Amino acid sequence: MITQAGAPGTATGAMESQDLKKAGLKATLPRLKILNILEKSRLRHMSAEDVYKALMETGEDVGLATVYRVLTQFESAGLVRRHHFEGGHSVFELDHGKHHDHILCIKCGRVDEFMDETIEERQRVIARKAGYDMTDHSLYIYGICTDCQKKEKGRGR
Amino acid sequence: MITQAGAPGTATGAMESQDLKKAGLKATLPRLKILNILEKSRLRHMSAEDVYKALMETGEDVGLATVYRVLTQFESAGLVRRHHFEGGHSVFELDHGKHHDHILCIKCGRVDEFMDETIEERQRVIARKAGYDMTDHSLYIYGICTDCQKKEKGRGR
DNA sequence: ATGGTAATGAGAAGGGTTCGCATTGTATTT
DNA sequence: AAATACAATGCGAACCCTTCTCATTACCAT
Ligand SMILES: [Mn+2]
Ligand SMILES: [Mn+2]
Ligand SMILES: [Zn+2]
Ligand SMILES: [Zn+2]
Repeated sequence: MITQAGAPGTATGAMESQDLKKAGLKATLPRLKILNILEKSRLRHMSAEDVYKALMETGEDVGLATVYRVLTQFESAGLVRRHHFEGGHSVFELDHGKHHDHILCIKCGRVDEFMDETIEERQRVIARKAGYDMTDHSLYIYGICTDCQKKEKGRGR
Repeated sequence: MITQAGAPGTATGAMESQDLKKAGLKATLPRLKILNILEKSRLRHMSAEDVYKALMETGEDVGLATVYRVLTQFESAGLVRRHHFEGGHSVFELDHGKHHDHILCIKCGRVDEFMDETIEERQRVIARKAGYDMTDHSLYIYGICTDCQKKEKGRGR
């Protein structure tokens, strides 16, 4: 099967198309564009608004409602993970399969990732003891990153 | 100093008044009523809406905006802790000084508490390694509680 | 009891997210 | 390649929780 080379609206890569179909989703232009943003953007964790802005900047014309819908679909399909960072609004990242938790700077918003098997195991034990069938967990460590610590000292104090 | 016994608007206990002043807050009727709800309610963790409804049920007349304001003030004063349970909206509980984390049922909303020094320590280590000056952390374990597990089995499946 | 100032109540406004529906696009069948 | 059937999109309205605005009221030191 051959598609017109350079046909309008075929700007995004072709491989992603398969990813979407494998996930049981129709390979529509908005979905391809959003997937592309998530893959190419320098930010690993993006809010719907972030994705929307990135789309606008590249001249793409996708509605904000669609961004929300698609991200939720991606989540259901297991392509994306949703996090609730402080502040209430959702943040998304491509799901590469490796579970991890987050540590974030309350000054600049920087986000780092970590995985600690000791903590993971303790959580399982705690859930079992409490009689729960654990389905998920979320752990966020908040603090001030190295850079922001320096800045604080710089500004006297 | 003597106050009129049974004077209108003096229904709540008198001791709480001291707590508020110690916290640097004027002892107003709305604040006393809200503090009272938090102490007497069978729910340890309440949303602003929960508090507001409890107030209404006891015939008290406090605005929802005031509930939000007061809860935030209580938080700043260290009287109350705010949590962000799944779903985005804030939940409050009286701060009794002992730090703990939460494990909650995704079916019925039940909330249990726990504290694990191993996890606490690992977090400190992780933050240090990442170069962060840790200020806080939040850990939620999600799962299905004992009761809800039974119900699931009962309903076939 | 009086006055000065902080707190309250009611409703409007705000921010993030979801909905409703007419229009458009995709996958599939001729 | 053209037609078809139905899912997906875009837009604005609607939602929900929370905060803000501001006229009115209540606290508390005098
Ligand atoms: Mn991550
Ligand atoms: Mn608690
Ligand atoms: Zn920082
Ligand atoms: Zn339950």
